[in-house]
Order: sequence, then structure tokens, then C-alpha cells
Amino acid sequence: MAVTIKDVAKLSGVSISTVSRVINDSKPVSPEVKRKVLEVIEEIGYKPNEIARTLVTKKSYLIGVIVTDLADSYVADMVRGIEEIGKMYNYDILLCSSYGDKEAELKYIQLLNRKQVEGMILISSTLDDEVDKKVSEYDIPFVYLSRYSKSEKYPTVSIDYHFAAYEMTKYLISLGHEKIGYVGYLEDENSTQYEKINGYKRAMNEMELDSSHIFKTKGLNIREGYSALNNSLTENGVTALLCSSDKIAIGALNYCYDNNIKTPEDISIVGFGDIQIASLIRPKLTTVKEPFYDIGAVAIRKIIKELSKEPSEEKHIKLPYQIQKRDSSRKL
Amino acid sequence: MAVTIKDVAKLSGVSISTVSRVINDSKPVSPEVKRKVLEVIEEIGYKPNEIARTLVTKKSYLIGVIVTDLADSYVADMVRGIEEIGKMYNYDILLCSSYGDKEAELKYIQLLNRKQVEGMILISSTLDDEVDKKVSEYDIPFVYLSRYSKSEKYPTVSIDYHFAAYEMTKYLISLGHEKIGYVGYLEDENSTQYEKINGYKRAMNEMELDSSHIFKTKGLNIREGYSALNNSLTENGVTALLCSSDKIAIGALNYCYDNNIKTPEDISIVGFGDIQIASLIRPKLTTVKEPFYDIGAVAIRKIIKELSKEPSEEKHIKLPYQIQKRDSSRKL
DNA sequence: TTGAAAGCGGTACCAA
DNA sequence: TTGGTACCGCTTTCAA
Repeated sequence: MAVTIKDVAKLSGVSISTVSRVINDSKPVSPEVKRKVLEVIEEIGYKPNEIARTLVTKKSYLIGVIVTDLADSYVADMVRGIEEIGKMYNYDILLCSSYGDKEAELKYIQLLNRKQVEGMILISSTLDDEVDKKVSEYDIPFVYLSRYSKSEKYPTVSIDYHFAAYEMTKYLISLGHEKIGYVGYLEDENSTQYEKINGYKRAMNEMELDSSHIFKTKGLNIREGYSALNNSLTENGVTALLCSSDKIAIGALNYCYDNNIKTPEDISIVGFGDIQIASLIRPKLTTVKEPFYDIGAVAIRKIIKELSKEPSEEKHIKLPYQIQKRDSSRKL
Repeated sequence: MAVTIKDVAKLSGVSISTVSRVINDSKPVSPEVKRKVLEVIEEIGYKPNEIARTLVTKKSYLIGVIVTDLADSYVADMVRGIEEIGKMYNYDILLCSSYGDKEAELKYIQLLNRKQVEGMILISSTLDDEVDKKVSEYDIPFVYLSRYSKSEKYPTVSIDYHFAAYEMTKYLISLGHEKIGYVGYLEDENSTQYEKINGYKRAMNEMELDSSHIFKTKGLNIREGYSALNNSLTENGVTALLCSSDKIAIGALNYCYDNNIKTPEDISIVGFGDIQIASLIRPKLTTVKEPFYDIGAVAIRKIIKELSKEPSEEKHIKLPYQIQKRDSSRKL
């Protein structure tokens, strides 16, 4: 059995109250007593039991984080931001991976609550109705992080997808491209995918360019970016492709590589996200840099603020993005 | 204030002992009482406080995981394995990132202990002496996971790097290559890097081939793989490169790409690890697949076994690896 | 400045 | 099958 506050009290010949006071610096303790207690603590290597402490103070210093999949580098980046800022305020994170399964999300939300987390962050592509309901049952700060879905009800942290897509399209136009295609997943009406395509269309329309070269993908992965193109690409003479995500852009890049269409010589391809591989692959991908780490950081900061009853700022925070110009795009 | 076991007891007209029994199914309870209690629990949405429970049972169902950096996909993969298997046994993970800072590791080891984790997994390139010492202070199951360092003292899970390198070299030889270079970081004597280079040398010596084409890197990252090559590569007519890690291999690949040396036409390049990008870049990288997910899974399983007092198997577990033949290598 | 004692929300033993 | 109660390790009144 580990040493407890009682052992310290006994060995230093004081009450546990006094020991508690010295370890917490909560109330004045005479110097000699303090010294003695500290000495004993050092000697027997006493470490307060945080569980016991939590039980009485109600502060677990735990934040629950439910993610879809750590294998997605952007998720890992968000978690890094969450963790690092959390640590600055002595918070630890309890991690759960749902792999996109809403039952799992539901289960973890309950689990984390039983473990007395003080706040929760959910990173998930879509916000399921039941999950939404379950979250509202609990009365702890919550932030919803998603690259795809929006939520009015819960606080979110993201970038302005519409403007980002708009700006990126303008950039391609400035490079001299006129036949610019859009590649993306367009199933869910309420998703950020629509903000992106609208940004694209707006930029195209402003310049009176044809915004009808839409390549619909069947999903959000590399494979689907690859197969959305097929042979329709070369037929209509598109010279640039705005992809709704880096994965899709990489799929497109691979498609071109395999079909002897050179990037960026024959076609410019740009992505969205700036996930890790974006700058690792060759050619390096031109893309919209979403500040994943910062998104995580801001999310947990928001939670911690709420926890300390500070007036919380706006509910939906938009962070700045950047247009990362690299090698997969060039002047026509 | 959330509802407690007392509320349930009061509302169902029984003692808290009885309520405890029904929620834990620990002792027989008459059907009617049970039904009634369950009803009340459902009605007021009672959820046991795990913190209170932990305090008395000493079971926190928490495993502490200290990692270097989640941004490394192999780390994320290990954590996934840890988390997924942990969840099967109701364990949750408390995550800490050290970013390679040993002070941070030290701090987190203590922190996790105060939070009453039942076991700990450390993922770190090197096992610092002080960290080693600190770990031994605590009496909980511990596993050390590293791709670079070895530890006799603590349980580990890895692959047989010597054989893997040996086998990969043999594979390159079987492709007709004779001038095979080795690219790797060779500073730390006690590292797995030496097992790899020895595997390489053994394979080369067995075929009486020259094993002196060693390119020393100054680190383990892409950049260092890139710069280790410089112009020495083409001079000596090496036709294949065995790299000690995928990152280094990618650096090599990039070096070749930038210097107009075609892979695999002019040179075959193979890596070690099979991290995520290995199969995403073009050409897809031939590499030794280290089962990161499984390594994490086996590590936590080992901890859970120890926790349940099962006889633990061997201390240092070696998992099978695979030679992933892809596009960055070909017949000479 | 100190100690005693009442909890925090549970579990588990003992007696009924 | 049940209830009473001690206790887990700590914080925090309240009195001294």
C-alpha cells in the first residue's frame, strides 16, 4: 500500500489537517512544522492521491477527448493541441477512439462522465442526433470539432471554409487557369463541403468562368479521390483541380501519376487541410492550411475558461487559415 | 450536483448497500427490490461516480501512456492498439506527450501515478537513466516501447531488427543488386540501429559482397536522410539503398527525385517501419512492416495480464514483421 | 496556528 | 436478503 497523508502525519507528529495545509499551501503553517512535514514527505516519498482529492474537491483535472481515429494526422494534431494547452493548466486528457461508430461515441460520453471529466471534446465527422442528445444530458463544457459537419447548438472551432475555397480558387485563376474543376464529396447538405463548393462557385462566377466541372467523390479517402476522376478528366480539358481535401487531392495526384498526366506541368492540383503528407509527397501539395493544432488548443482553452467561470467568448470560433503555395500548382 | 447512490436509495426506499448490490450485481437482491431500484436509477439517470469507486476498490481502470509525439504516425498507431485493446478490458488511457523531453517524461510518470493509473506504457526513443530510476520507484506494471532503444530491465515489445534487416538485404541481393548501401543513424551503441546494420552486414558478407557503403545520417528525420546522401551517392555506383527507417528512406527518395536519379529505375530504395506515408508516396516504398498497432496491443495486454496476476509470459516479446515489396525497389 | 471531525460517493463486512 | 457502518485518502469547516 502506498504511503498516505496519515503516514506523513504520524511520522511528523502532526494532524493530517496540517499535512494537508502544507501540501496545498492553503492555510498558514508555522515554519518549523512545515519544514518537518516537508522533510517527512521527501523522506518517505509521499505523493497525494489525486483520486481522493478529486472526490472531495470535485476537480478531476481530466478532459475527455473522443476522436474518430488517431491515425488521421489531423486528428493527432488536434489532440496534440488539446493536450499541450491542457497540460499548461494541469489538465490531463482521457482519450477514446470511436472509429466513427456512433454507438461507441455514445458509450464513451457516458464513460467519461462517470470518470468525472470536467469537460469534453468530440472530434467526429458527423454529429449524430443521439450523440447530440446524450451530450446535452450532461452539464459540462463541451466543444465539437469537425472538418465536415457544422453545429449550431454546440461550440465549435474551425476555419471559414467558404472563404478559404473562394480564395484558393482565386489563386488558381490568378495563375491563368480558367477550366478549373472541383473534386469533392457532396452528399451531406449540412456539411462544410457545401461551403467549399460555394466558395469555388462564387470565385468562378465572379470571373464569369464555367463552374460546372464537378467531380463527385463517393467518400473522403484517397481511393475515392482517385476513382472520381477516371477518364473524364482529360476529355474536357480541365487544367486545374480544386480538391475538397488533401486526401482527395492525393488520390487525384496518384491518378494523374498513374495515367501519365504530369503535375503540375499538365494539371495543377490543390488540396484542403495541409495534413502531414501534403508536404511530404512529391510534388508537394499546394493546399489550404487548416490550423489543426490551434483548433485543438483553442477548443480546450475555451473549456478551461468556462470551467473557471470566465465569460466565454463567441460560440463558434473561426481561426485564420493560409494558402500554402507549393509545387502541385503552377502558372498555366 | 449530480445524483448519487443516496438519492437512489432514498427514492427506492432501500439502503445504499442494496443499491450498491444491484448496480454491481455483487450479492443476491430480491427481484422486486432490484426492479424497483433499477427503475429509479433509470428514472433519475443515476451514473455511479467512478472516482468514488476507485477510491475504495483501488481499481482506476486507467493506464497511463506517455508518448514522444502523436504526430509520428507510428506512435499514433501504437496508441490505437493500446487504446483499443484496453477498452476491451474496460481500461481507459490517460495520454501524455513528452516531445522527447526527459523532464517532461519524469513529470508525467509522477503525475500518472498520482492519478492512480494501474499500469504505464512509455513510448520513447531513448530510455533516460533518471526516467528508468523513477519508473522503478513505482510498483505498477510497466512496458517500454521503442523503435530505437533496447531495455533489458523493463518489458518490451518489438520485432527482431537484426533478422528483418538481414532478410531485407537478402531480398535486395535476390533482385540482382550487389552494390548495396546502408543509410542510417549510428550514434547510439545500444540502439536497434546497430542490430539493423549488423543484419545488413551479415547478409552482405554471406554473399561476399562489399558492405562498406555506409551513409551515416545525423538524425532520424527525412531531412537527415536527404542530406546524408549528397553527391557521394552516384560516385560509387550504388544501385540499392537499405535505409534504417522509412523517414530516412523518404529523404533518400526525395534526394533522388530532386537530383534526377530515378527510383526504382536507377536505384532501389527500401525503408524500415512501413509508416503511413510509406504506401502513399510515389513510388510506393518497399519496406519492413513493423506491426505498430500490434505492438501497442500486446503491450497493454501484457499489463492487463499482470494486473490480473496471470503468469506473465516472456519479458521481451518479439512480434513478426513483413517484407513489404512495393514500387521503390526492382530487379537490377 | 493547530486538531477533530464531517463529509465526498462509493464498497464491503458484519449482524440481523 | 437486507441495513448499518467503517473506511478509502483527502479537504475543509469549526473550535480551540
